[in-house]
Amino acid sequence: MPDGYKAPVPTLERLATYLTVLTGFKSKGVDTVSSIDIEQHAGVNAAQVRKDLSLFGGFGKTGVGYNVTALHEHISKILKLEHTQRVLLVGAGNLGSALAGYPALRTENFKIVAVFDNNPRKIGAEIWGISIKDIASLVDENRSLGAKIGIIAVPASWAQQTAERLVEAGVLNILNFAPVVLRLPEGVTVRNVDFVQELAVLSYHIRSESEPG
Amino acid sequence: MPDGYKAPVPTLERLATYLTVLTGFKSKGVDTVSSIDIEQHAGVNAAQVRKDLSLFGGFGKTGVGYNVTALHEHISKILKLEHTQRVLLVGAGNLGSALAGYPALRTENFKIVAVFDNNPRKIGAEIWGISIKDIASLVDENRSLGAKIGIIAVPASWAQQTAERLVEAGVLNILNFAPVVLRLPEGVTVRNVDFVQELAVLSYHIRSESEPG
DNA sequence: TAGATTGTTAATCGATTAACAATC
DNA sequence: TAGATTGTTAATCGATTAACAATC
Repeated sequence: MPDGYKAPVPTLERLATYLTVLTGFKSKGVDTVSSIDIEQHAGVNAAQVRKDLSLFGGFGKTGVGYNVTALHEHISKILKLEHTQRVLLVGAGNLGSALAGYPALRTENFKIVAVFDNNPRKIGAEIWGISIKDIASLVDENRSLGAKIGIIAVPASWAQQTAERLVEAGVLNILNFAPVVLRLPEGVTVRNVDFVQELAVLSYHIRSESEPG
Repeated sequence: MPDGYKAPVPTLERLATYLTVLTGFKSKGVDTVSSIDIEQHAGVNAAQVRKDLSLFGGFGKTGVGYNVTALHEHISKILKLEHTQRVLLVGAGNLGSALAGYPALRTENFKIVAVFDNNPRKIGAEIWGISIKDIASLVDENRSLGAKIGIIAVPASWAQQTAERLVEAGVLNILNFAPVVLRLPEGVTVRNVDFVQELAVLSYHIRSESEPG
């Protein structure tokens, strides 16, 4: 891994999946797995698994496989998840509230450290033990919080300015739930989650009754 | 488009984005757009836009561009969204409730026609005007509803059996929010949305203070 | 007509998979 | 040792981008 090396995004997505799968193996007390075991649980071709892992170093033992605990640790480090990762959440509506209370985040070492909204009736209230703050205070608040990841769960029409404020606060990694293409400076990483898009792709695949399997 | 032709998934994902963008153009009263206009709003290379669209037919006019309304209609038809698409939602927890009330679904012609849960304290209650039904009745209920798309918003440990029940009910297109790889028969289309995975990919991209832009 | 922009072909790029020597 | 499985190279596959003739 040379200095500025960035792994392919598909590889990173799979690494995250391997991590979840390894957490499962750990809790079952399994201590060694082969790439084929991972294939079975992660739904990823065994050759692909080995290729992905070998990009970051030889974590396995020829003829034996991978040590579950060690591999879990290695991947955690690659994804910078060996320590808790602080996250800002903007938008305390239905979706934002659901995300704030999503238990899997905590399990995988993410922690939502602040929730912001611009609705005066929400500011000051609490969700899941976190008090909702005014969006206007976001930049200021993050000076002490130092979060590097932000989630946008605001209406589409507010997403762009929310993103800009996050960037201003030094949050250069953004998970965007609004169906809008954000225009942000170089060096900002954005991942979009678009429910409508997902359903649309499924809709395309609907077969009429007469179609063969 | 030959009979059993299936477009590449990346193309379908982009088509859904074009649809959203075109809805925007329509509401602004724009009536013609070029592939470069779409590039600017959808964040997709203009050549890619033309390639995607030409897979389904020549919707544009050389030297002129694409008629907004006509293109919107064409894409709607391709994605089977020209009429309302019925959707079953399983899981009436925080995430499920947020999805049930998600306004963009309605805008883009999706309608959640039933919500299921296995918690006796929830069954019979209502969310967003839809009454929550027992999961045990899913197959039976869908005989009259005839939905072809289902959303899984249950805990990971319930996801597999939920998926199997959906398939039994003839719902072969599944949007899965549980961080589990579903094992289902051939011919079932699954799309996974994994918040933790998304955040993990972002986490990888975090730069340390000293790193150059 | 001159300018603009499509649809499509060809070139490039990148990701996935298969195969196998190395080796535990 | 014999069997298993890695790490890696080479082959395949597919997706993206550039370029341009056709043409409105």
